[in-house]
Amino acid sequence: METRSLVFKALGDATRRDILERLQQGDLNAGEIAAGFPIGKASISHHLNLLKQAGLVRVRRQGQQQIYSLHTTVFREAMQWLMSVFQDQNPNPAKGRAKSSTSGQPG
Amino acid sequence: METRSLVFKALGDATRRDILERLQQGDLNAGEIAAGFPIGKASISHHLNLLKQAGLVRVRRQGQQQIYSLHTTVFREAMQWLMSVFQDQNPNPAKGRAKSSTSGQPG
DNA sequence: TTGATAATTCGATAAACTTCAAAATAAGCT
DNA sequence: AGCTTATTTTGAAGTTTATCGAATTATCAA
Repeated sequence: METRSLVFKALGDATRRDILERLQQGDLNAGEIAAGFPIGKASISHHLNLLKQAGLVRVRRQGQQQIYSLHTTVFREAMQWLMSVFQDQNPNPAKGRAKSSTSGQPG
Repeated sequence: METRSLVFKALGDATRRDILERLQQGDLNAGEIAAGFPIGKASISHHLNLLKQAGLVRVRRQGQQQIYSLHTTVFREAMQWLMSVFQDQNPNPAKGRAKSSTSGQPG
């Protein structure tokens, strides 16, 4: 699947977002991450794999442990897409008009 | 489900992202949206419903037509969460360090 | 009311997702 | 080699998702 779908899908799960938030505080190994959740290690490993596939985290081995850290490249790409789609959109637009309005803002 | 999960899940599908991109060009009714995709109207209606539930689009009726437009409120919220998680993350970090270092940044 | 058009909802199906327990892999220790 | 710890992979169950065609709802025009 395309990276962009993988990224947003990964972000669509509360457990995975929690994992990212914890990694924001500092790198953690798989066991430390799993310890913070009520679900099993196997499930966490699965979530970590999805985050990795999406490019949102990186892993490096340190002895017996896999150390996870945030990675920002695809995140930036996703942000840019969001900006491009929602740019120039007025959060409180005039109602009752359809199609593109030719009248601009009062200036 | 929480809004944030709904938003990212909604964005995790390529068809729905395409719909948002088209709406960026200007408001469209359901038929116009469906006409641009190889899948059926029922499926598009389903996708539009998810986008609506997520708060990414709004609908208004105009005669027999339902007119969809982008809505930015939850989008901004999602952006802020992304920023908060990925802030201060170096896209090209030093390697080989684990755990949270007790030594802070110089300053 | 009847007929036409626009869009959604319903019922079904196949694929994908989340989770678990158990088995397998990897690294370190003796 | 054997034993322990850390993590992933596998196989299965239950849930959610994407899609379709058919039926339904809503609006407009006579």
